[in-house]
Amino acid sequence: MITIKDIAAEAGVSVMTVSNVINHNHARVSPATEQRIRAIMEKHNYVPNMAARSLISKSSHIIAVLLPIWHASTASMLLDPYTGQLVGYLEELLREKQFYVMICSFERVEQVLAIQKTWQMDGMILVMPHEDALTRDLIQKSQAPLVVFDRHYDDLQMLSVCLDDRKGGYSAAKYLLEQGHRKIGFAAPSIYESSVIQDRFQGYLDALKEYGIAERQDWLFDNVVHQEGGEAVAAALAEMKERPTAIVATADLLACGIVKGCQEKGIRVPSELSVIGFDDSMPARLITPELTTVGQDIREKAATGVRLLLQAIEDDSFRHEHIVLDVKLVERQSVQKR
Amino acid sequence: MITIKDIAAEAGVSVMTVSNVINHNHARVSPATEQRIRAIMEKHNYVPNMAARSLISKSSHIIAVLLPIWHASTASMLLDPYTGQLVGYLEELLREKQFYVMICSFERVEQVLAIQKTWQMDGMILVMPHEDALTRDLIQKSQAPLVVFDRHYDDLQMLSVCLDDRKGGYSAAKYLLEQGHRKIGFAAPSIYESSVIQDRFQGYLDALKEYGIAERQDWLFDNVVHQEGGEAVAAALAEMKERPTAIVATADLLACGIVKGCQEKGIRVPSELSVIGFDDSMPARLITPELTTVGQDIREKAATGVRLLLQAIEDDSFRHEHIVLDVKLVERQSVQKR
DNA sequence: ATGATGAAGTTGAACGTTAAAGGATCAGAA
DNA sequence: TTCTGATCCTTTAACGTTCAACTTCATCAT
Repeated sequence: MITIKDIAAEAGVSVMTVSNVINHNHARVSPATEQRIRAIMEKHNYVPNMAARSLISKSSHIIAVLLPIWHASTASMLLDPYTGQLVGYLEELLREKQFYVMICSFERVEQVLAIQKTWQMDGMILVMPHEDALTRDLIQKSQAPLVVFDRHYDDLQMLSVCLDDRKGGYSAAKYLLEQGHRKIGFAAPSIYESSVIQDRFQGYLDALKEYGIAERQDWLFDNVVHQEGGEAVAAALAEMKERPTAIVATADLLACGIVKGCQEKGIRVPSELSVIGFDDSMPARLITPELTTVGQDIREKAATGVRLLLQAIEDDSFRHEHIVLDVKLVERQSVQKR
Repeated sequence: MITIKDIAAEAGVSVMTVSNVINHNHARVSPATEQRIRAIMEKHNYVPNMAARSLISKSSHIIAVLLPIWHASTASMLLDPYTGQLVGYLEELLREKQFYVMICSFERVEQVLAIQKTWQMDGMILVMPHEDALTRDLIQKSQAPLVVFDRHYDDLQMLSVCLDDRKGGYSAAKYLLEQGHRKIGFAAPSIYESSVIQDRFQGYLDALKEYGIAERQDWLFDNVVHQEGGEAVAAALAEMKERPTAIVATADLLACGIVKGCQEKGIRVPSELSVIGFDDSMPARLITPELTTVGQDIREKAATGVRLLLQAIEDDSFRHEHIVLDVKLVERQSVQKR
């Protein structure tokens, strides 16, 4: 293995001078020397040893992307198209900034803290948080800067990137109302646990209220996740005496499951049931009819998260910022006028 | 920050004794001392510093998951459901074995080699390889053990986990033939570049030959990727005077694109066109009709790859193994008898 | 001539861990 | 008694890099 010492020896300078070249301390080394050293480094394909670097600098340039293990589903969250896409963008953007990305699935906060400490992580990003208690605990105990996607707690100092979920829920329901629907259901993984879902639900209620429509408990589908959850919703709908004419689902995959389940049960979409999803991720354009959905710009979301994280890494006092990104209804074919 | 020194001081032993406890050198430390030290480590939530460890041991316990950047598509390969699922499983399995997973998108081999060297990676895993030249180069130049998924070169020493692709192509076509189809097309990203696709194509040809059917060039769709590629195929089909009655696609997403495109162009699936996909990944069950596809067990694939990699890390002489996993046709609704 | 300033380097210690070899203690055999 | 071997622990040096402090030498104003 070729080290900074070898480079220094060949260039006839001290290791410190080489180190200064590596770290772009232009003030400390003359252009001529720098040229010479760079040439030698290139010749030997020299790259600095990150272990030695992080040992002394106490920072590894590693960012952990934290993937909570959802007990509802057996597979990794990376299977989820939204998550996969988000993580892909994060990696891409962080690499540009010379950071390395470690993916870490976890169940307990202590695991995360141990990994953070053992690697001296520069920062962490939490995607797809599930349990509030766990997430809050993590936010409070994390030593390194932590950016949380899709969740925010007013009473905590935290860096978060969310959507305007209330508006999202509102515009979904409002759109259906404008299309003449008056019987509108709502399907979500856990209405009363996550603030994101609560906000979307609240937005949905806002719209109903605006039209003077009362909430119908039997058209609220709680604890439904992924495609299977959607299919379960469809099965329940098929059994109902009085069905809603439209339904808002808080995730595309869930919405697709509803569409799929309905098609199997002989409920026609959109003529008998209109469906709106959330995210505008890959599945939305995959099915027929294409899914009308509350869209978000995942790349912008990733970029915003990275921006917050890098700022927090640079500036110790930057530990509190709540970014709300806009959503936009994407009209496709899963909704029909009434 | 609490270090091994602090633990040693509190326990009244030398750092080496603590190190031996950490590394389970039971022979070198008495049970009583070990107990005492463990208790102190626990109390302080001590975790060893990986930078210091890998600096001296020349191994970081990091595995790189390499994600080539496909120029055909703008987004990260993690968006692809098969890739996301595979990477999710890999992370899960490697974590169990106390390895850390770094994801690295890359365009050039040198980038990979630099990252490998700078972190002293213990091993690497290449998923979704695209260009043969690049992949071959990587295999030959990699210093650390490298496991390659879905690609194999007979003339190279390499660790690979593939499917029985020829059988896959064969069973897809054979199944269609058995259902009475005689006009069968084939769609793939690049028939003549990747060995995987070549094998699937060969299997397809084998089946045709068995039935004495000649290959029809105009029913071969090359350079079609993802959903958009499939839609392009459908568009081309719509323009044809004489259409095939069935088509084999080398990826689910591609197949779904064909189904979707056909539905838009008014070609009914499966009655006018039967479609078979590959992988049995998430999209297959998402669309209506559900996709008949050549299925693989992604979890088993991940586990096999991890097994090879760990064996290669343990045993320097283990650098050549080609595992072929079986495939199984999953009958769903996108194929109809003729 | 003197001293101040700054540019371009050097030196030595430190980061937290492990490998290799060495030392103390003691039981049991010669 | 002395030697042997085992058990348990310690010492020293190293891994590759950076930080802080120091040196050297040339320039330039006084």
